[in-house]
Amino acid sequence: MAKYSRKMACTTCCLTQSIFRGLSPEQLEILNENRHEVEFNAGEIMFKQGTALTHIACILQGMVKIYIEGLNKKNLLIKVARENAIIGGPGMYVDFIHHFSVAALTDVQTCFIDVNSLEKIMKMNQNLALNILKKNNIQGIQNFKKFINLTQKHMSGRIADALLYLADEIHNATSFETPLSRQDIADLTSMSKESAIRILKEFKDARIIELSNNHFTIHDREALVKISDKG
Amino acid sequence: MAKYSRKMACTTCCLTQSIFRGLSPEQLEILNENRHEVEFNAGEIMFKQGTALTHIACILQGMVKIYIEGLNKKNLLIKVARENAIIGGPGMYVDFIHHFSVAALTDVQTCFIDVNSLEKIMKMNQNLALNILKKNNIQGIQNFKKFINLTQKHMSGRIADALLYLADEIHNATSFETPLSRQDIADLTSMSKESAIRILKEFKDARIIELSNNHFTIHDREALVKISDKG
DNA sequence: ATAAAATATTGATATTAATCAACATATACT
DNA sequence: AGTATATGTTGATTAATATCAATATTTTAT
Repeated sequence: MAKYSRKMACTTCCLTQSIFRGLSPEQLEILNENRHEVEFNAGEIMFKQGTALTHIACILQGMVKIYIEGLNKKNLLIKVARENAIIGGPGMYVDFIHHFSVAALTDVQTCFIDVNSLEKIMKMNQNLALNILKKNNIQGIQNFKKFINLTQKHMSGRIADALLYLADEIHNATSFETPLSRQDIADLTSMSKESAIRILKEFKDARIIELSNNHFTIHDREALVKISDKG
Repeated sequence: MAKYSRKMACTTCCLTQSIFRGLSPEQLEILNENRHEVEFNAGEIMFKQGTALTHIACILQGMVKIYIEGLNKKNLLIKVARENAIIGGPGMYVDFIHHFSVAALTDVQTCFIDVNSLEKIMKMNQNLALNILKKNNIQGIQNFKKFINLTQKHMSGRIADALLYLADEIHNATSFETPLSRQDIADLTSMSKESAIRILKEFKDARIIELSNNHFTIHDREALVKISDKG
């Protein structure tokens, strides 16, 4: 955990384009008065599964991983999030418990908004509820895709999916440095670390990707798409 | 598909206790004017994945299965729903496409409500949006549980989960007749039909359950819970 | 009631992926 | 810089599960 600061105002924050679009200046001011910025160091836990969901977090800078702590200390990495992501979770309006953990992959700057204020604004402006509904549904669709990926594809298909996910949705580049460890990649694809490493090596040997340590370069995108599709 | 009828009114429908609680009589009347009842025969498809999401469906009578059509004709059964369930889906407010298919397991009576009317009422009464938000989040929590069940448990743990799910959440009885085929049970647990049958037989041989055709009786609930927990 | 079709069951075999163990490389700590 | 610790890599082995093939049972249609 770390220092408290107030560097910006909601009115000038680009997240205003996100679920907070459509809020009036007054509503944004309420938001502004009920938020606080927090910095986390790489590796620190932001939200711990099982604890009370009292705040949602906006990522202002840096990358985090969102993961379910499953059985026998095994994690399932649900997604990676970075700047402009807003992290709530399905505990909202249900039991107000975090149903996943969130950990900083890099140093991150965040903005915490308490759920009571959020609820207050939600009651003032129905756009907020609808925007959150939409955001949740987008996540729901992605979860369906993940269900199929994880339960119906073999390891190479799952690794191909993970590489395309990182390239297309996280880094927007075919060449990138990932803060994910090999274990994280294994947790993202629901396989053992050793198996993940082996598949990555296969892809490397087949010249589909290049990798040294944590730097990945996708050489043959089509091959990955094909491997992903065939399962 | 089947006949059109109007048997009841929203004001007297027990679903008014569900996401529609808190609606005014006027709002219920709008709902009532924009709904129609439809009967489906066992086996018929109510919603087909990929088609336009124009209506949500309420189940008035009977049982349905909700499943994702995945790769190579393999389905993943997400849940079973029966009386008083309301089926929307994550396409709502996103792309207005069905992201799963829904098929009748028995003859079913349903009530279809078009999404425009739903949206109209949502804008009149924020309770509706919040109720839907909550319902979606409950489903989200269940999906997280399913992720862990399907990706981190062995076959016997998954079958134990399925049996407990059917007994506790669908039939509310330790002895029940299921309309699910063996293939459906396999789709629910993400394994081959043959494997599902084998595990069921193991449970039967161990006197944990009794089964003849589609009639299941759970004899040793504790054993199932233990098998489910250990993964 | 009987034939045909669909669904269920069982055993043998092949495939996939996890685990275990050894070792290598990188990172953090005085 | 040098040791300790964590992370990554590789190969051998074991365990889990799918597939294939044969047969049985149930359901549906005539």
